[in-house]
Amino acid sequence: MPAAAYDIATSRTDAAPEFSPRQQVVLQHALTLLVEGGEKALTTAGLARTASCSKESLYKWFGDRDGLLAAVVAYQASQVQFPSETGATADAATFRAHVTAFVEALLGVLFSETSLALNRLSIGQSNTNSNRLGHLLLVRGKHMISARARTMLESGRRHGLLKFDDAEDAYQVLYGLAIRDVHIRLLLGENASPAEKDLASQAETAVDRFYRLFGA
Amino acid sequence: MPAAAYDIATSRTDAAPEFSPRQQVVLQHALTLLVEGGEKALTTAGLARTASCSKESLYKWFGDRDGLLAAVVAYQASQVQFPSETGATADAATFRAHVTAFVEALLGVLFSETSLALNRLSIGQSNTNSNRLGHLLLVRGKHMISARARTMLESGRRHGLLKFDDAEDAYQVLYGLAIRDVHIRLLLGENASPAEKDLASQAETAVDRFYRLFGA
DNA sequence: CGCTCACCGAACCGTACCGTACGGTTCCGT
DNA sequence: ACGGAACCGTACGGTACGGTTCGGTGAGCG
Repeated sequence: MPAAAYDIATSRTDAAPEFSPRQQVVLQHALTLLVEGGEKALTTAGLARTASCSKESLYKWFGDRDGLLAAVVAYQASQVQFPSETGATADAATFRAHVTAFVEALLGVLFSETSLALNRLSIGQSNTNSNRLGHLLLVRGKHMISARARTMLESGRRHGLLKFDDAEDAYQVLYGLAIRDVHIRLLLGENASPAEKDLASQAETAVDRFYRLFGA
Repeated sequence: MPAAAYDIATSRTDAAPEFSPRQQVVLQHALTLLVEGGEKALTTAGLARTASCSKESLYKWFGDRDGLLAAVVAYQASQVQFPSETGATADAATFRAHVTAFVEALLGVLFSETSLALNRLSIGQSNTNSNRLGHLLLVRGKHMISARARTMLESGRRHGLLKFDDAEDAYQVLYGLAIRDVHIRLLLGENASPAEKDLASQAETAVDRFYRLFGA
């Protein structure tokens, strides 16, 4: 019973390194396998072969296969970074531009192949083993983004640029206007249309509609 | 090479029976297993035991395991029915009520455990075997609903109740306003909040916002 | 030099499950 | 009553994969 198994309970979201460089290389290989062929393609033997490491090391580092999957999710979540929002509420125009940039970044993340692969993985396992992966993805991914967005929107409200009662509700509307059903369609394997690949204009129109609903 | 394997290419969407009563019972059992324990819980031996049939019959009817999964998706898709829309544009109020009812029905379907289980199944398999299930779910499920919604919205536009350029675009906004990120969160295993379970009021506010964007 | 430690590569085991085969049974048409 | 078709229950082969164990190797260090 190795103690190195990746555990949600003892992992802090602000832990910086969390994985050694060697382990990060292996996790990157795992991510590549996952993006290419889905969960079935990520076998311990296959990963050991691809990453030129031994299965023994995999089990030493991650405990078991579930620990490996959780580590992949945590690793990728730690890689995602959103632009800073310093001085974003200088005036109405820059704030709106900042909101648009946030939405575009959100679209870029959610529609990326790596994010889609990890979402597929977590969803596929969401009703098997007490739902570790889905929970991990939500806590380390969606909830972080949601919190970030709420503070941004509330900042806009404080400066009299937006008007709403519940920041969470407003964020969800912004999310819905931007994502629509594209996310689920991509998850199901459909290819994005050319218009849907133009993230900038997609974000633009979403923010435009958002302001028509929540603009002050 | 049995000829009874379920095949997408030869299946028509308007085929009424498509499965014998006995097969439908078996498929219902398969659906129950899927809802309870995910894809892992749906084994041929387990289904044969649960449904009191022989594995030989399963393979005779559905060809192989993939054919069985495809049949489950097709079966459930055929079960979903939306309310009729006869005389829905009599006046502004009834049309709006009809749109609200449509949204509520949409929420009811998408948030049901069976729909979630099938979406999880299709998504989990979306990058393995040429993506049969995801494609099937999209064609038999989402695209049908989308077409239905578009005709409804265009009917409203013809009667001067709505204003938009692209019906597909308008429908996607309506979808986004209603679903937001609840669907993906449920797929990931999070439980719906009490407010999110109140489908009627959720539909109400979504339609309200939709009218503020596209109302004539 | 010799010790330790981390690691690699490979062989191995147990298990789970798909797909098939076969004997026995029920049901239906003639 | 009879024959065949459909079906049930079960047992079995083949395979893929998770997890374990073991011998070998090279780097760092006293």
